[in-house]
Amino acid sequence: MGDPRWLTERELKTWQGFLMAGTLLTRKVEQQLRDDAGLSHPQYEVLARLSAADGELRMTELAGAALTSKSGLSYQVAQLEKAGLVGRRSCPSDDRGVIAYLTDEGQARLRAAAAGHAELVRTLFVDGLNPEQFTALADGVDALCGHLCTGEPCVEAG
Amino acid sequence: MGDPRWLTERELKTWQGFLMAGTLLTRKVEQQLRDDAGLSHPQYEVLARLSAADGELRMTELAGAALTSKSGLSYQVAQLEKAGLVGRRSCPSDDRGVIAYLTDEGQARLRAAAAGHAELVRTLFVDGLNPEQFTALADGVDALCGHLCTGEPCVEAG
DNA sequence: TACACGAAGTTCAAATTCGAACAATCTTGA
DNA sequence: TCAAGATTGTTCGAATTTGAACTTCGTGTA
Repeated sequence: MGDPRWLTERELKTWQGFLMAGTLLTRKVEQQLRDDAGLSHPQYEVLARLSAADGELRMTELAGAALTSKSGLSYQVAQLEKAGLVGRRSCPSDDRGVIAYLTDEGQARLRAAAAGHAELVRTLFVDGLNPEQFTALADGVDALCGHLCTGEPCVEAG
Repeated sequence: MGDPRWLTERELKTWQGFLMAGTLLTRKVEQQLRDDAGLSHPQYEVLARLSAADGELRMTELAGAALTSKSGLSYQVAQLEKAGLVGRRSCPSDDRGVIAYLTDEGQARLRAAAAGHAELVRTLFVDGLNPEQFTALADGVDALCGHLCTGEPCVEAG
């Protein structure tokens, strides 16, 4: 190994700020979804991804799109199934596969939660930054995702 | 309530990218610290904050500076104490208080982990962005932290 | 067909997180 | 001095996450 490439003060500050912003944001989002709709953030994500995929998705696709491991997804889908928001059926083209689908109740719950969630994300994440700042953040995040997803099984391929 | 202020496609994409980048980054950092130094990321943060504060800090300050609740900090400090990396003593000026301090072994472990950690953060978070992109991200994160910390008990006051 | 290999989901134990409740202590104001 | 209220840190139970082991099934090859 060569000399360690230490972070400059500014790089460190940005890194810590990035982590802190993520922590604060997810904490508030979590709290609001819980209070407002009785959902955790991972659960909301599952419902939202299913909805975006016309109501159904295979478990693996759902896990890949989301922020959890396979076992974590099994757990969350089981919780959502208990709550009647999601159902499971086997995949016709692959007997190993399981398709999770949004129930009517799940759609209703998602609809009920979505406006408040969007409002909060806007308040926390978009407002308070002027357009140039938001653009700056968006560009940086884009570049970061591109960098991180290189050679990674990333969210989507299209 | 007025009309819901939905997120534009670009705002949503940026939000999801922000979350995803955070997830991927912390996952890789976690893994590297675990493999390289036998520390979780929260544990590394505790050691680093103590070191930055000349080796000791009260529990509440540590919890405020870090990313966990009070009870979470108690748990992690207990783990670090079992491992011999951190000690506890009571605060002379306040009998309720507990001061956590870095042991020699804790300092050594932190030193051993720091270079690899810095290297990884640089690789994942700094490299792969050109200077303009990094500046853009840094500015956005700064603005975001300023926005989130307004009226919040934030990391520091100085 | 039969076999080996990989992939899909689930289940399990262990670790971690959070909030609420608690005991101890400090602080303030009369 | 003393009581009321706030702070500090720990402990407890419940929920969640993760990786590993496991079962079931598809795929490719002889």
